[in-house]
Amino acid sequence: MTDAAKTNPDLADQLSKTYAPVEVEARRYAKWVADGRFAASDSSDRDPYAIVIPPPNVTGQLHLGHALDHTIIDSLVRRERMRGKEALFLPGTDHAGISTQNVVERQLADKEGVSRHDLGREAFVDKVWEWKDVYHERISNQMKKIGDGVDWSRERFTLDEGLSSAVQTMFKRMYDDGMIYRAERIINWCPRCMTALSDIEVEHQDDAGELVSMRYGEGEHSIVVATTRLETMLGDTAVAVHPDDERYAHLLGTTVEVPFTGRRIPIIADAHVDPEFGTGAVKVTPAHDPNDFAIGQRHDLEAILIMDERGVITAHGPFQGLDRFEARSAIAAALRAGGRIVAEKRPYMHAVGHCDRCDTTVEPRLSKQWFVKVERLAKSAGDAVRNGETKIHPPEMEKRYFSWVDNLLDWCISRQLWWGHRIPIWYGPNGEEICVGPGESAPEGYTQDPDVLDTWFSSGLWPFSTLGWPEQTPALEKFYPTATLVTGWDIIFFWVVRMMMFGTYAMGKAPFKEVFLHGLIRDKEGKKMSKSSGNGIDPLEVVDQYGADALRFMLARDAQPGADSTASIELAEISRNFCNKLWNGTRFALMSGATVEGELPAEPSLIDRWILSRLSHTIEAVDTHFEAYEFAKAMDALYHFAWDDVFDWYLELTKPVLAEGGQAADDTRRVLGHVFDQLLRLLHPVIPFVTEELWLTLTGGEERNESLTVAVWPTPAGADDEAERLVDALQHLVVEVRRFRSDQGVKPSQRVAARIGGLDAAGLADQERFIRVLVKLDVEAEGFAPTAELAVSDQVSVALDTSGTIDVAAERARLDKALKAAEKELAGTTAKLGNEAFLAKAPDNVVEKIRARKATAEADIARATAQLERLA
RNA sequence: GGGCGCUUAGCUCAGCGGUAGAGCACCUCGCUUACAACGAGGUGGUCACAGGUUCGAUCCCUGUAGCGCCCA
Repeated sequence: MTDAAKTNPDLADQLSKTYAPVEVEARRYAKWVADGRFAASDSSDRDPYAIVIPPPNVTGQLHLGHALDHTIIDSLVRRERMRGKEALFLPGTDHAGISTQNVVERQLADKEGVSRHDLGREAFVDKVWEWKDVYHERISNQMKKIGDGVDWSRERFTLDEGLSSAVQTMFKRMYDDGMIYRAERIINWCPRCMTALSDIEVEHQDDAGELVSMRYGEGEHSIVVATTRLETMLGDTAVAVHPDDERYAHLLGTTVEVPFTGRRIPIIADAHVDPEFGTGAVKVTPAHDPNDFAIGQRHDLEAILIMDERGVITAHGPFQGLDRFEARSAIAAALRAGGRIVAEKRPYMHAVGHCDRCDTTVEPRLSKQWFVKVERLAKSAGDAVRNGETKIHPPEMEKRYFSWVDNLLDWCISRQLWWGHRIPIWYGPNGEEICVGPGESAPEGYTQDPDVLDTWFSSGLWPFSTLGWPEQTPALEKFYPTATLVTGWDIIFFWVVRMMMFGTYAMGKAPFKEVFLHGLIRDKEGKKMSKSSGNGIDPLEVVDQYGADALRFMLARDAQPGADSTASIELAEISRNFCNKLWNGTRFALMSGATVEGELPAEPSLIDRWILSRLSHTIEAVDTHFEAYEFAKAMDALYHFAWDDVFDWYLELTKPVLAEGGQAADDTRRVLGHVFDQLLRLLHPVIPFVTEELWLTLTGGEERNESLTVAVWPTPAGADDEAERLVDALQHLVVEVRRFRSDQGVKPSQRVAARIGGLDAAGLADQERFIRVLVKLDVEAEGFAPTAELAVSDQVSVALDTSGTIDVAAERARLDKALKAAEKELAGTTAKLGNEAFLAKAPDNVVEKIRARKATAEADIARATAQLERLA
């Protein structure tokens, strides 16, 4: 067989000159799904490895944060699949009660001019389901485009039949356990969404409000209170002071009149009042403030609701019918006119709660709602982490987790919405209340509670409801608890804590062995990316422009545990370039006849030994970093191995071997094939498309219906220190000569005659021809007249005939610089070694290192000095 | 107000007791049939500031300043 026949031009011809992701990705993804590559089995004897998707909002679109999350999950799962696990990436979406209802209401108003009340509950919910189908398809397509290797046959939705049954089962179980109760409390109310919110759905922002001090009572019988919500005075039922506050002792037990209402309210003593804050007296509005409510409870005060669900004043009097903010100014004006305003501070910066979903200012409001008693649940959720059942990465995030679980208040779970899991409580005609489980029905004449449950109630069940709970399914048996939960740290309290609470409660086991919290994606100004601030990069645009692999590589390369990442479109371009480089490197290997057939050579050449050693190190690094969720480091190791070691050096070094042919060339072709085979495997979890395409071409696996998705993950074969040391020396030599050429202005293409001395001593005698190829040095011929001599190392020097004068100034400048650096190094090391304390206290290996550095510096100085003298 | 984190090359970030690193950007040269989405070479940093610990501090400790985030 001739060498020409061994090359593989046919295979290489299959590959275009640059990588074109669009066509490849669509084709590959469809085939993976058709071949069932992502389908996990409940019954295999492989060890399970499952990750459930953090369910995106079904009406939402994937943003970069999702793309990061999915890239990480998908990489983890794909790698474990290659490592022989029964790997499952379980997909699905949640119904996102408030935002979905909002979105559809808006659509209905815009397109059909109707409100949900016009339609009625049932018809409206039907409409939402229609919209849900449309949105659902959009988000599924997005996931396919970014390459999520999910088991589509297991896809779930929080409102599907099974999950709804799980929700109902859970509710009933907790209700029967006395862990769900109904009570009248101050809750966060959104007057726009017209529903209760839980504490965590409220975002506190510093707003420029006003702090108004007003006087209740007259003369000696007056007391001044300050408030930022003046309108709530209409519902005041007391003024409270600290019991030890002598300033007000004489007023205790007396009453003052609330203007506009004619109501007289008592001045009371309560130890929770801070005498240092403001005047030390506070107005008490039990129906509109959580602290005031607590005071009200202690003193048996009346709680008067002064506004309706829309935030419109209902209290009788001049302000009835005004919006709460209009009422605020109107009341201020009226009080001012009445001489009751003592001080006004405006603007007054203070934290104001806003609705997470619509940004409306939240109104604390007394309301009858359903609550989950969290004390016991939170304790077991915390304990699961404390006792190591679940490990949080990075560990610094534990603090944040504990600060949440250890300080949780009871969770308001009822929402005044139509879209969601309806609360399975039915009320009888005589005030009876029963909780109905799945398959049960309420007695005749009972009516169901109109409210629905917080979406997080259903997503809290996600890790087990998606696997079939409450049925004891084989899937649940096989995959619960799941391996890892991957999500952004900003969602730790919303979701992670909830799943931990429900998992420990319902299953007796925490839902995941590990939790990996990745950072958020920020823009160049460090702001969190969001649609509202318009700074978002659409991941799908990145896919269209650069390919899904580029998107994924960009995100993984920036994913440093504990740190947020900064995204910009340039990073996508860099990643695209890497994919293209990989494409062309593999193409070249194929053209060179790289093969995966047969055994690796028993006695590989030095450069083959070197690249195999580098490969082994790389596999170790990738494994280590993957296990620690250090994606940025894993990608860095692969990037540099691929680009520096393989493409820049190894491929160049193989060229002369391959050109010479013979057994050496055959051996190198085999090693070349092996290196690319392994490199593509290592890269596959993060950049699945381009690697699959290249690998199937390289191995010819397409005909055998093989796939990288199920190829075996590489294992390190061991390092070869001698080969690494020798190739290091070779590289040093090459770089020195290149630098000399560059400094001397020798054109890259120009060949130069040279004599290389001392290669024997350096152990590089066999490598001379490679060196000459890499730096375009011809062997010396007749009339060889060296014009410069380069002392590359202690052993090796290169005499070059630049056929003419050399640029003495340039060379001297270079040598001066080298000399200066070496002298500085010598001074530093000499000083250290002259320091008794250093010699006495520093560890031996450090002292040795400094001695070696000093010796090197001395040798460098000697060489540079000698060369400078020669130039003179 | 309480807590957490950050401050390293123009930019984005690694490193975290013993020679300051990467990618991008920048400068010079080069389209040498794998790749110009590329190759070769190069410039660039009192590691925020001030103290302390140590033989030695970008790294550990304390404080200051600036920035970010979470909670109230």
